[in-house]
Amino acid sequence: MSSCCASKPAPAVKDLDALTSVYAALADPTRLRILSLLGTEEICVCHIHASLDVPQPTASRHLAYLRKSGLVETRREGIWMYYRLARLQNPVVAAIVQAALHALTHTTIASRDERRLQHTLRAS
Amino acid sequence: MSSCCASKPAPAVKDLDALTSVYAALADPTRLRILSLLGTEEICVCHIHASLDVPQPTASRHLAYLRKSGLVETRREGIWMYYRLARLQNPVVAAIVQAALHALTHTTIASRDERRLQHTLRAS
DNA sequence: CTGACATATTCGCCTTGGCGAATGTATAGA
DNA sequence: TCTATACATTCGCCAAGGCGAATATGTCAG
Repeated sequence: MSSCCASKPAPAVKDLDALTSVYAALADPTRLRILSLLGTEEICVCHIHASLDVPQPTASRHLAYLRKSGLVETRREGIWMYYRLARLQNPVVAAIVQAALHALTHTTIASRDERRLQHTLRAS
Repeated sequence: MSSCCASKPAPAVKDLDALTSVYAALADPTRLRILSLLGTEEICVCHIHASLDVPQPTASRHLAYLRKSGLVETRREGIWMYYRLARLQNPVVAAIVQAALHALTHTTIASRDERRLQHTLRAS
């Protein structure tokens, strides 16, 4: 894996609870699909809920959860709210998210979502 | 990360739900601590609940959860039930667990658990 | 200000799963 | 068989969190 232990002081996850919350955030299929989409690029809510084919409030709720858990960040642009993966300061947590994104590339649902997203983007 | 995509046919996680259950299994502090202990070696229940300082039924319940989720396997030896990390056939899931184990080495609680385990093992 | 569109939040309802306490089961030794 | 030890399960209680439906907020254009 990554060689983050060589000379750095202590990337330390302060708390076990910090780790636990990350995994709780990843323990939902809708959130995993969202993260998979965001792995590629910044996206606004409407494209997310269209690509996943879930109701808008559902997408919004899960995005809020991911935001509170620190895994995504937002940027407002007029009417639209853009979500992107957070740049994680902690390399240990970053590795966990990377492993998740990698795993998601092996699922058929995530591929389908990505295809629908590209279709939507081209149509706009 | 690992180069599992080069020439292999399709390590594919059949379902998004399979991934989700793995993360659900990891989304509990007690289970993370158990996995961390098991990362080193096969251990029996009594040593686990002693090292973690949790009630025996609690350890047993979480071990059952981990077992149902496929992350650990067991071996009976007389009175004792030994738990160990499962040898995961799916490299993608294995990478997820590896990332978790790596993250756990950066927590103070896991270190303390490991120290208590070694102390217990020496005392026997 | 009003309407239209994008996003967020709230409200019941329901399921999962955590915990402590008690109890059940299995194995081995006397 | 009786007992001790190791482990597993059940029960009642409670909090987190998922969902759909409805509603609120925010932003802009006219």
